[in-house]
Amino acid sequence: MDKDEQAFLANYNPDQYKRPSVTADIVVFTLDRDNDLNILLIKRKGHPFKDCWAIPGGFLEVDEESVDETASRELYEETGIKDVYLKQLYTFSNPDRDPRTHVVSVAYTALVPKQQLSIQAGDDAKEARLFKIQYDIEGMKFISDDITISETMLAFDHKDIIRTAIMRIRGRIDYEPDAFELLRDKNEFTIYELKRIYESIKNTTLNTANFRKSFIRNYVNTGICIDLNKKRTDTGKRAAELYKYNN
Amino acid sequence: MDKDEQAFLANYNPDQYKRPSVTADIVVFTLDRDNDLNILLIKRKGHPFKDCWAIPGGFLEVDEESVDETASRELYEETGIKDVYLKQLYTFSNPDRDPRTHVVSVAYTALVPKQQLSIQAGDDAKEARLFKIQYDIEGMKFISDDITISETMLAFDHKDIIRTAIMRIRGRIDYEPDAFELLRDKNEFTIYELKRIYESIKNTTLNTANFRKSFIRNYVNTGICIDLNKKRTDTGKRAAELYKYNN
DNA sequence: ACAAAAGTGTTCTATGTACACCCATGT
DNA sequence: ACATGGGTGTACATAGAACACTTTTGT
Repeated sequence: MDKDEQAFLANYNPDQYKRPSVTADIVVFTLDRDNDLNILLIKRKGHPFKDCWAIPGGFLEVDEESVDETASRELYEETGIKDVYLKQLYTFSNPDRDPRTHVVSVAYTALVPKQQLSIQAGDDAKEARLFKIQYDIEGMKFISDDITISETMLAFDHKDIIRTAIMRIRGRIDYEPDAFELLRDKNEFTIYELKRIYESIKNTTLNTANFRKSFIRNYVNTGICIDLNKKRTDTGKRAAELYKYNN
Repeated sequence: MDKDEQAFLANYNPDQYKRPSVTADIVVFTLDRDNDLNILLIKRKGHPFKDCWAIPGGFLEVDEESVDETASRELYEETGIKDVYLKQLYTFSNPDRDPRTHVVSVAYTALVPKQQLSIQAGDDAKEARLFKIQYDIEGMKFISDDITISETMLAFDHKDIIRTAIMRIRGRIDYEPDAFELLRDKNEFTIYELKRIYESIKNTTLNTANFRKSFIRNYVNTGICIDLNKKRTDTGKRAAELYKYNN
């Protein structure tokens, strides 16, 4: 670096231009006992959209972290979830998406097995809870035992973020190994446990024989998954062969 | 909105938290006369990385525009290119990717037919120029008539952005209609013009019979492309059937 | 006559889908 | 015995890759 550039940097005043805020917002997907696709929403403790439901997220700590790091940190702070599979989804940046100021939101998708989810409301959340996702032609609805939330009730533009996330995960499931991230245990699972995950995400039922065949072809024969030559015997049904997802 | 929230917003001070700068940076791809994949680079007029080559881009105008709009605006201001197919690529946000301050960069990919490219250096660029992309195991090189740029010579983390863009366009080409955006004229093209685009992006040669078959199946039979029942006769070779990309 | 671009046909294999059927286990 | 989850085999249509061959045009 030459002297000229050093001088420039020493004199650089970042406040000469207005700057936006930047947040990471996370769409957390999991499957419930019925193997239905669920999403994690939090009830906002503070303004704006106080008491509204929203996806977890928060502000980038400038000079300290990348937005990827913001995503894992905020997810942990707001919900107690850590060590999860986070993927950048899309960046939302309409000037009026947040009433406070111009907030650029980098959205992430997280896939978490239910067992790994010990949800607890954190700093900025009154409550964190899982909702079944119901999507009909009219729009999305988010359903838990005693609350049903329509997409228009969500804070900010979070309905757009969630819709983008659902479309993305559906589009990716057939050619990316996302499904494995939703398994109870990636290192010991049966073909039918995996099949149920595909079915929930694609919202259809799949043929067992065909699913099995393509799993063997695409994952076992390629070494991506390994046959453990062990069976799951505790299910009360016929013992099922166990496989391991190999990184 | 209730009174409480109105009061909150009236008192909201966005400067209570440090904020990052946000830029849009654009990887512009086109094909040259040899049908090789080219990228547009600009020579930076100002600090930092003065006189280094970089991809075009610039700062978000806070409260005025989305980052998508920043991308089209900056592309026009720096290179004179407008009305192009811009797709959000990925958001880069390492705190130290810019020596001035924490700059979050939302990267975009643009696919532009060469004919539509009347490149001229603009405000922040000394020069704007197309480079052939050469990628071997060692890394990428960018080659024009009298300059060869190695990836390490690029400003900021632009080599990462470009590498991500190349991987993305290659991954997408087989199942997204990106290739059409590089045609001289989407409303009048021959199968072999389209084939050449696929070949450049995938960096291989394709079989004519097979390409034709899958084009007919996937695009003509589905109505995505329409057979114009007209021929291109001015090529000096056997006249070729013309097709139109339908939306 | 030949090269180059445009277009056709045939063959083999891999993949996707449908479906019929067998095995193991708890109630 | 039978329902349920786990597992196998057969059959057909479609998609992809390989390759041989014809037609049109300018030089």
